[in-house]
Amino acid sequence: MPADLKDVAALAGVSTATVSRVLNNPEVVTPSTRKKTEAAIEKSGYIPNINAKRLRTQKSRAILVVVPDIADPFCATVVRGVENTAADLGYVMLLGDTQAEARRARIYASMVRSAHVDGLLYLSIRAPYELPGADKLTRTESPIVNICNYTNDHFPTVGIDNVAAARAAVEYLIHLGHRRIAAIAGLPQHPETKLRLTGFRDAVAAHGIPAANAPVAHGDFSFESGIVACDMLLNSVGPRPTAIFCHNDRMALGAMQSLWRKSIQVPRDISIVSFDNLDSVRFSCPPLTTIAQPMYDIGVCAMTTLDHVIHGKQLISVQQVLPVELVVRESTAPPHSFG
Amino acid sequence: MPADLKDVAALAGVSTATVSRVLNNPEVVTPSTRKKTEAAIEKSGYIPNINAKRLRTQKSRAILVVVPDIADPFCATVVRGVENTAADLGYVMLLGDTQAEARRARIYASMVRSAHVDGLLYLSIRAPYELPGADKLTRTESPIVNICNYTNDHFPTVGIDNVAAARAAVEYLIHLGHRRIAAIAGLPQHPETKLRLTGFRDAVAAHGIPAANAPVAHGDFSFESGIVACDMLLNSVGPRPTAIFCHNDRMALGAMQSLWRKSIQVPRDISIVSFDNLDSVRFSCPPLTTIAQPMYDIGVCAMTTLDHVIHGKQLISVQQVLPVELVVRESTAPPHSFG
DNA sequence: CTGAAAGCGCTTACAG
DNA sequence: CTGAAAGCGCTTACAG
Repeated sequence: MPADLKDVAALAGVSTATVSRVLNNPEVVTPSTRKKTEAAIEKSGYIPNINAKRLRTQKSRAILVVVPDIADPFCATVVRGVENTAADLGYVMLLGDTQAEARRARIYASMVRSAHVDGLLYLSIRAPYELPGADKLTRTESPIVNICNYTNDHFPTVGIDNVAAARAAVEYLIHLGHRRIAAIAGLPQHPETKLRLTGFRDAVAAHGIPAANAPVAHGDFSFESGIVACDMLLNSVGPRPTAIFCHNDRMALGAMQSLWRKSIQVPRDISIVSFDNLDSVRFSCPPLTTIAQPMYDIGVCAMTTLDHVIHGKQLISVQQVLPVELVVRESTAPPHSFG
Repeated sequence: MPADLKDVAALAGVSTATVSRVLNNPEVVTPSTRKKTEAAIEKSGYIPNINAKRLRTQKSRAILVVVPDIADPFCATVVRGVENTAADLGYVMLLGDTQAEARRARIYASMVRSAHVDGLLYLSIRAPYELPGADKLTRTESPIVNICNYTNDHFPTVGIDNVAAARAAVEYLIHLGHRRIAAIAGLPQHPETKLRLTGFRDAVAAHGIPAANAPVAHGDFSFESGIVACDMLLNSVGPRPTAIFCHNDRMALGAMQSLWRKSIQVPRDISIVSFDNLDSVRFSCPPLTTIAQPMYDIGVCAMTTLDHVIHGKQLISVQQVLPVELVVRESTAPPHSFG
């Protein structure tokens, strides 16, 4: 049976109120009282009962982060940023993995209303775009921060500028000399797909490349779908593209494997530029050129924002846009006929 | 202000005790009372205050999993298994990422003693091998389950048989005809390294391969160290090995990139067999042959075991060994001179 | 089957 | 600066 406040108080010869003050507001108690109380705390091996504390203060000092799949490296890195920041801010982090099931997401959403957690971070990437039950949560009552997908203005969001990022990736290809650039896009209905496709088309149009020379194949963000989409692009009529812009790294890796099986060399025959900059992308042969999303920073920023919301601070902006970076590695080169 | 038990009781015209029973033990209350109480619960939008409940019952229904790095795919997949199982068993999962810092691990370890959580899962892979402060925790008092590293018999462990797994990987190479087999091992002091090296040497010795034909280079489990170790092996005197056994996938990927830069073909010139079966290993060119660790199942099993421990059930065995599988892909073939 | 009451372990006005 | 006391919102013997 661990010692409680009363035990410590008895041991120190003070009241429980004093012990509590020594623990939480040491500056208000006389040094001498403080000293003997601290000794008693130490001696008894006292550990506060967190549940009593929370019940009393009505604060949980816990936050919940809901992700579609913790085994996804993107999610995992964001979560790492959240966790590290949460720990620094004195929060404990609960993790809810929905496996993209709305039922599960709903369960987690309800936790924010049961004094279970002080706030919620919702990572909607490649998953249901809206937090189920969000309609029951009001922005002022429920501290919630959205990660990645800006869906409405109920809650603050932290993410990137997908249009500009995609445009930058494609413009890099164009500056290299490519004039036949295909895209392997994500699921058509997905917000990120639409945005990245807009950036792709903007860049292509701005440089006078006809739409016929900028074909698009859709995948579902998976490795396998990258293989299929790449094959499709290769088999279509007309001249082969000299470069492919992929909406995420997994599909890019799929495309590269497809090319490798056909002995089409990257970047000599086809250049590839991708999106995300997962850790594993340095490991491919050749290493991938890709748009680096600041995954860790997104987690940090989301947690910091949530802390602000929890404390009722005024937010400077509801949408926070973090910078991306084009990381040039070895999957891109000028087109062969030019090289 | 959300409704509390008292509000519901007033609304239903019953006592708070009855509302509590309807919530937790519906079968003990008369159907008619139950019905009107349920209506009141529904109408008021009542949500139980979890902290009060926990304080009262002295149970948190929460478990904590401590990992060295959530962004590591191995960790992330184990955590996914834990999370899914925890949710099914009615637990909420807290996640502690120690970033391999003992200080942080200590903080998390203390949580198990503060009624914060009902139990703790400690994943020690590639990190400090002992839970700091474990000496203060007794097996009977603190529900703790160790994942992967069997370090002592204070706490139950779930993991794999590293010796047998390594032996199987190397024997596969031998059966393919290889007689010069190198190893890229992990950090020398690491328990897993020692075990996998034992398996390697067992297999090699059992088939009469002289130690000189089975050189070992150590890395630190990272991609970069795999490159370095591979270069070292390639530069040593004597005939080049025809196959390499890597202690984990990341180092194998590093070795493969090193080979690719030198235009040494896998598996034609050198076969590679690895360990872990991370998701990304299907994406390499060629896809890697590797020992598949049941990462997800390890998480499931650990959580199930922890639940047993929490409920004071007798464990059948303190060490649970889960089966591994050799997944043959395209990085292995008979040695060239034989093929 | 149901209710009145105690109590889980804290924190924090309120007095002094 | 310190203590006595109330109360956070539940659950659960104990009576009836």
